[in-house]
Amino acid sequence: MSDNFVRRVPQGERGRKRVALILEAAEQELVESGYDHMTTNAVAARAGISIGSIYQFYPNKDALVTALAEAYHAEIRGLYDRLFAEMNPRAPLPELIDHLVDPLVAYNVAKPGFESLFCSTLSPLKQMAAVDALRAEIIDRTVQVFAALCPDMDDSRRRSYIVIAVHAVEALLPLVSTAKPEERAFVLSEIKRMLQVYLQPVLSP
Amino acid sequence: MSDNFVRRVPQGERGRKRVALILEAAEQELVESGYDHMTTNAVAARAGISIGSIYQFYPNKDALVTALAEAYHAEIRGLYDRLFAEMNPRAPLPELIDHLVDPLVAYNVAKPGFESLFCSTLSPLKQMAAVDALRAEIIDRTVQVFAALCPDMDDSRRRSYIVIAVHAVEALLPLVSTAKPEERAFVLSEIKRMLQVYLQPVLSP
Amino acid sequence: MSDNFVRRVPQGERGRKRVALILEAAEQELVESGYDHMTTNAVAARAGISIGSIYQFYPNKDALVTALAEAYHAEIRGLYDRLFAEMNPRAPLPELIDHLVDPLVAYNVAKPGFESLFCSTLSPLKQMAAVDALRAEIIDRTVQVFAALCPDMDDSRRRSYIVIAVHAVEALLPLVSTAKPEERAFVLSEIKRMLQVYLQPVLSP
Amino acid sequence: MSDNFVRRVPQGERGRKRVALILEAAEQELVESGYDHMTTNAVAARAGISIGSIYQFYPNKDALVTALAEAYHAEIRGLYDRLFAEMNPRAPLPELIDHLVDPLVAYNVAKPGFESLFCSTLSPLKQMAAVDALRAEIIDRTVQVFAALCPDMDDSRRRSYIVIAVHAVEALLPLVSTAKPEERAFVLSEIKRMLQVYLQPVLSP
DNA sequence: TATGAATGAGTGTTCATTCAT
DNA sequence: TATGAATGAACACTCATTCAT
Repeated sequence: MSDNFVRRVPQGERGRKRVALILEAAEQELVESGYDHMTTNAVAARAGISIGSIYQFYPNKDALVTALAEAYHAEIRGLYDRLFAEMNPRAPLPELIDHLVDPLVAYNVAKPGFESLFCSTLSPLKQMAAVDALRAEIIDRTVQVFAALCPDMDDSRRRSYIVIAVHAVEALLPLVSTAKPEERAFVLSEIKRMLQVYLQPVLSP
Repeated sequence: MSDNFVRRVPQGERGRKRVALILEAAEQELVESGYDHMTTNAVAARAGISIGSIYQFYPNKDALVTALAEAYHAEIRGLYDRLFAEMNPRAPLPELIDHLVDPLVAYNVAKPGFESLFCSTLSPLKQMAAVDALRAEIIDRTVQVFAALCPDMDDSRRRSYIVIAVHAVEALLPLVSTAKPEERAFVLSEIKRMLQVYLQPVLSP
Repeated sequence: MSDNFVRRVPQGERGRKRVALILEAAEQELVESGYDHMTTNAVAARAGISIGSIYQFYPNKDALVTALAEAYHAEIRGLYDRLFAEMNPRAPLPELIDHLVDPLVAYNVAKPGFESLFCSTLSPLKQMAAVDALRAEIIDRTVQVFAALCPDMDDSRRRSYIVIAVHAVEALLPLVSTAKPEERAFVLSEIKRMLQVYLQPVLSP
Repeated sequence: MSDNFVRRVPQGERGRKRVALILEAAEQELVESGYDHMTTNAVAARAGISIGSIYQFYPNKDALVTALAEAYHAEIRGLYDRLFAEMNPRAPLPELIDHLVDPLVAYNVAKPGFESLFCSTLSPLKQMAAVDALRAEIIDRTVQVFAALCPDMDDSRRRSYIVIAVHAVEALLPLVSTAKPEERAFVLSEIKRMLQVYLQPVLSP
């Protein structure tokens, strides 16, 4: 994955802290300004470090945001790994959806940068491989879940349903995160219901 | 709507032509480059006019894109006006959805700038009032349709369902426009099915 | 030659003046700082214009300096054209050398930027095509002169002598321009004498 | 010579090795990139030491390159010392020139950094005292040789001839080092012939 | 003493916007 | 009114140099 996009993999405690600092600042700037309006100088200022330090770790702005995307990707992967360990693929659909959607929504609420990166079909991010990879991961994992559930279905057809479902979720995540706290549960349950009634007839036998 | 964001409402034939020329060029640039990467100079060049002329009609880049959004808004409004005239609100849900979604999808395919503007939760467009207004129009009109269908339901509850449905559609429009021609019909029918099964239980009594 | 290195060929009087202003400022900066230390901002400041204006005419620093080199090249070409019209190739060698060297030395004294660009085997200028072309022009023209003088000699051999002679002159031009006024004539005559005694035995039959 | 430009004269074996390592790396970087494009970090990397260590020995980039120039200077001095011991100043001019030029050419071919430093009238090197001193040494020594040969001549006049001759050689050294191997001998012999015919009439009685 | 992470002034360049013509 | 040359703040990025460890 990353590798040649990272200038130096920090070994020391100090370095790791710095990278975390940078990524955190980048995340906040990304949320506030978006990719194009986020400046590397602002990231540095926010992180309380010098601009040069950013370029010690990332060769350019793109690599910095890519690193952020990959960090999310890694965490999402972890999320799914845990999911797969615990989940019973023979569980009823609503339960499956709970298991798939809840962690994603929780992660999205916790990490607003994730939304800024992921929930967009537009702008330069559209061309960012790391964002595509992230979306692909989510789709692939979900496909796997449903592959266990209805093994008879045509692969590409199953994938089509999931692609549509994932895009819908992608668009609805911001609705959850921007909803007033008292409405959040309702919005979330509605998203799940939408998925459930959409997938029910085609996926279960 | 427009108001103080337009420097001068062109009265003459000539002026109206120029504005159309500018908006057309802006649309194309928006599609090719996105809001941030589209330059006002490129718009002028594409329109075959001078950069100064753009600023004769629009005080800044934002106002130019806002005007584009408002042009879409006006056309969408026309779309719905015609819809309301022809539509039978007592028709079965799938038919209603056809009537609501088909023109929107057709419009989106015909005007790629619409998608660039509308189908994005992100970046400066996020804060653009005109885009919000456009979305609000779509939501309001749809709410009206369903208000006729199930007048007993709580207003805000009905609106919640529609908001969710519209956001889902918003996210899925790009899937239609980027789909291979032979898949387009399938994607479209799936979107409609999703809406149908999502709205059926809550809207019809 | 130039063409795609020039962003816009100024048509108006005003534009031509501006380009001249820029090139003049660039020349002075080049003399004072050398290519690498000359900054485009300093050129703009010296020209009394904004940095943006430079980029209206030249797409980058390199193109600006290239334009300077090409301006010198064009003038040098003019120098040689006049030379060829007036010169008698059957004249004795010392006279030929006078005709060849005097204008070059005069030009170099008048345009210190020429020296900064031309009299260097080093640094990024080494790779600048325009400087190579300039040197090649001087060599080619000189070769032509001597081709008339001793037509029997092997072409490549004649060229070898001229290449050596031109490089020597190139190195000695700065000696002339930095010499104290009262020594200048002496240095110049010595350079010519060196050329004369070097070329005499090989070129004249 | 060195003096306040050197931060610390390394006493120990270890220190002397480090300095040699640094200078060697600096030389290679100088050849590959030129003074302006050579970075101190690249020198450190090439030397396999830390950037800090360079600044332990040299206060800045300039001092580092100056040290290199002085190293060349010292070796050139050694060259001339040996020369003087062996040379017969009453030898015929061509032989004298052989004795003077051959070692210089050999040295230049062996140490490409020498050329990068010495054979340039330009850029920051122009102002580098150490390069001037190096050139002065070569001129002084050559003057001494010819002082023995024609003791009657006016000192300053003799020096003038030598200055011109040395500058010519300076410019022609790169021609030797870049020449194709099969042409190298020819170029070298031509340089010597130029010197010979130039100096013959003025220096020998 | 050696290290190399950290610094930040300075570079080339872009582009929204202005205004003289 | 239309033009497009002119502006200059702002940006991504570099690299000589410092200094805490």
